[in-house]
Amino acid sequence: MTKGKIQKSSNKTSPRQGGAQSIRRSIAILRSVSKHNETGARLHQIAKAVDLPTPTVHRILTVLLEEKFLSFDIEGKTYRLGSELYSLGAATQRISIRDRYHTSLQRISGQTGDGTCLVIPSGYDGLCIDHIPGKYRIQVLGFDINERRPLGIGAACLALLSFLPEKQREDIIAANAPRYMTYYGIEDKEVRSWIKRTRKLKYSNSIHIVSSESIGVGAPILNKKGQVVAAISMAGINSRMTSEKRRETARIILAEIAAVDPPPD
Amino acid sequence: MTKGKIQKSSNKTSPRQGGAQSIRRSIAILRSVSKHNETGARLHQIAKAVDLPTPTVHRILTVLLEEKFLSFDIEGKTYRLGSELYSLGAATQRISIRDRYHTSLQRISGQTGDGTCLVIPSGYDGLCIDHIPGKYRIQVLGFDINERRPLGIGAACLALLSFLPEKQREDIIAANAPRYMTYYGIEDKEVRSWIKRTRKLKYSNSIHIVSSESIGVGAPILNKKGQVVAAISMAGINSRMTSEKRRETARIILAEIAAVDPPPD
DNA sequence: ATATAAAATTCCATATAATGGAATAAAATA
DNA sequence: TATTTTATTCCATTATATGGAATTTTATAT
Repeated sequence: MTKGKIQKSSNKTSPRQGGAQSIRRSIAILRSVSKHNETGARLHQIAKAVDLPTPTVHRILTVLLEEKFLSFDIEGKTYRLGSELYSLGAATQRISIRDRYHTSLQRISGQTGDGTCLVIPSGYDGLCIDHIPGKYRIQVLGFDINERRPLGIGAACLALLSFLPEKQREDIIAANAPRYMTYYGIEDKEVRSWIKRTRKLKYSNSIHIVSSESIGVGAPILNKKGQVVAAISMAGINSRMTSEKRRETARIILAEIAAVDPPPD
Repeated sequence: MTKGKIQKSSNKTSPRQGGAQSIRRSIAILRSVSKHNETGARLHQIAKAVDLPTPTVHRILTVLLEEKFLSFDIEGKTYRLGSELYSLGAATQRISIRDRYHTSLQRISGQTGDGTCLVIPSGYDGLCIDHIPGKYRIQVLGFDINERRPLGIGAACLALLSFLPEKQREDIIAANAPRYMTYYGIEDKEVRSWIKRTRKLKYSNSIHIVSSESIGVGAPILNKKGQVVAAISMAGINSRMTSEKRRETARIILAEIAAVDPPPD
């Protein structure tokens, strides 16, 4: 008996994946690997990060490896992002974000004298994809090409986070809260108040957050649909970055962004 | 009751996917989309290309869209590669192939006076990821950034193909044979003979293949493990490209490649 | 406008692909 | 050499992905 004629339309805990569990998992794994791409990620590490049993992760890693979405270092037994991702990444946009704004960065750097960088969202992080050093003798360094920083921290990452849709923003803040605290001693409450300010001004200020001696200014790049796809920021040492200079810098960055035909998506 | 105690260890036709069918399918779909990224690919088109039923493809596309591995143009109902692929692609190598060889390309172009390009393998194609125009008044154009060409056709794509492992090479030739014939009127036999020559010389010559007025020279870039990861080529008009000039160009390209610390993978 | 065809999307019963616990093997460490 | 940790293989079980059929939307012909 108990034939169970009534179909359980929703089962206890499974969150309804829509017939794509393994794909979602693969993507989570790729994102996890990308966070440790410099050192390379180990099976165990990845499994813990994505919260899945080791054999499952192992199987998925094997496929991604075969398809060159990952590469494997046999000595260290570590996984990194693979060449096929590079190929596909290179083919994404007819003109990539980087190409599109490279000369803008150069001009901003030329006008302000300080270092400028171009940052895109990548998971819960901002990823720096281009950087022009400033010409002053004393420079703020730190956010160089291929580096990552939690969304919300620093002028560019704050600009990115601020203009994401609210739901996504909250997800990211929740996920990053521990990092805010551990690495920067900042409560998520504070990040939310910065966001509010940033949205009002249309550009971000990052004051003594990443480093106590530097101040940054950043602005978002929106695509044709109005979604944030990147951000440009400039950072200088305190003494140079008066509030007047900050406003002026923001003006320059915003003007440069406005001058470029926005990316389609 | 015919409980079927004997397990069918191998079933009739299924080609043993190792628990990753949907992942493989997703990747095939991404590759297919990348081939039509400029115009965008439609559901039907993709389904035909990867030889799967439309609903299945539709479901996978939906996930890839949600995960930003694809973007969707609502007017044209077309799919393109998405921002997350760009992010992951940008994070692949500490220094990307493009950054690593950009100045080499500039130097080669400076020394030879002709246009140079950097090409990576992408599926059955070579994908141009960087290009420096030459300085002569008359230039060979054609292979520009983001363009694709079948592996085997043109100096760079021939260099790439020639130094792949034999099995992979044969797979690619088999897959590309129809395109060789249709678009260039070339038999796969010919391609194989070029490969032989290229492997012997350590660089490729592409004579009157892509265009009857131009000649190209290319050389492979091998990573630390000795695998081809990219190729550099230079193309000039016939009158300039004497056999002497070709040898000299090859020398320059090979020297430039040798001067750069090879990519790890 | 209206009919017709083609492509996109939703639905859902079913089978099979993906799962992950357990066992085993291989490294790392004591 | 023993012990722990991490990686890999195995395979019975079931939840997941599948794809045929139905429906809706969009394009094209009349």
